[in-house]
Amino acid sequence: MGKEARDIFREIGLRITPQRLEIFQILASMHGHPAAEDVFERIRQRFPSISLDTVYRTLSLFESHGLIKKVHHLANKTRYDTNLKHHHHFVCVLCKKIIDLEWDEIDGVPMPKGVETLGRVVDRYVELRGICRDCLKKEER
Amino acid sequence: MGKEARDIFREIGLRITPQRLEIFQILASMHGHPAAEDVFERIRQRFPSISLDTVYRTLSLFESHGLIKKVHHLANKTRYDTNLKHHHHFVCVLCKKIIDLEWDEIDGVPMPKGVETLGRVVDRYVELRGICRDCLKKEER
DNA sequence: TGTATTTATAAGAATAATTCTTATCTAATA
DNA sequence: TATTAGATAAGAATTATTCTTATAAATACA
Repeated sequence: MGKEARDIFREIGLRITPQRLEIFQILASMHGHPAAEDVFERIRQRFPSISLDTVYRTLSLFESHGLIKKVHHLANKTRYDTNLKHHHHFVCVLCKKIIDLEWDEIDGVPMPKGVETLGRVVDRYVELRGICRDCLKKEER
Repeated sequence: MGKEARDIFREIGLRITPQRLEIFQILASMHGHPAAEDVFERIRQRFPSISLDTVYRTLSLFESHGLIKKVHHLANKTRYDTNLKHHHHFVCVLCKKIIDLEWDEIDGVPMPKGVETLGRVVDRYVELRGICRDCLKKEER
């Protein structure tokens, strides 16, 4: 376990620090899509003097090396939609532009089996993520 | 136009103020899923002394009456995922719990026609939104 | 139509999430 | 083991959002 994390870090070329090893372990043991604060609460039990900033930095580091992923994509600010009809979105991962999308075919797909054991579904939302036309143009240089 | 907003406000029982009318107009004219700050930049051209707080309050008010919708759902903090396989999510709109979901049928649906005019799609993500088992239980009272 | 009551607004303080700055410390490695 | 590049802790700074309070404006209604 500790061994495994060490090897992963070494392969990627990351320095092996006790903080990083512990955060890695915590992430592996913690199901449920934690926020930085959740990880911080857990790790300070062992490293009482660790700073929240180290947790943030480490999570960013792990993310930039593909060890974890953010659940969202969009910058952390609320965006509003004036289109009240049911619809989906194309989101540009670079400029965060959001474009409305209608997609009947996907709305027609039956619910996955067993979903009722999770809870009551109220809405289905689909996001196509990619690079928008404008950003593609900018990348051509 | 101005007439329309007035009637909508009156029906809902909202006080009619110049700030609210203007924000409503701006939202109607502004495509592209603005953030509060974007609306603020626009409205202060006409109401230079308006406060950002008024914009936030008005957007919340409109949202609570179903005149606009937030593009996201989740509280505004970053959540991390340790599951690196392609998957989707069930998200509880009350407690913000996130549950992983595999859904091959939905992954098989062909892209909507004309999507290439929007940009290059890199990923497809589906979110089922609803009320989780735990929250359903809590609501039974 | 003027006046009382209720509610909204502006201004700026407060809060929450996240990032930055800097001085100190530590892991890699020569 | 000493050097050095990079990591950490502490706390300040930033950004998005909400709260507090005194003033002002909308609505109800006399």
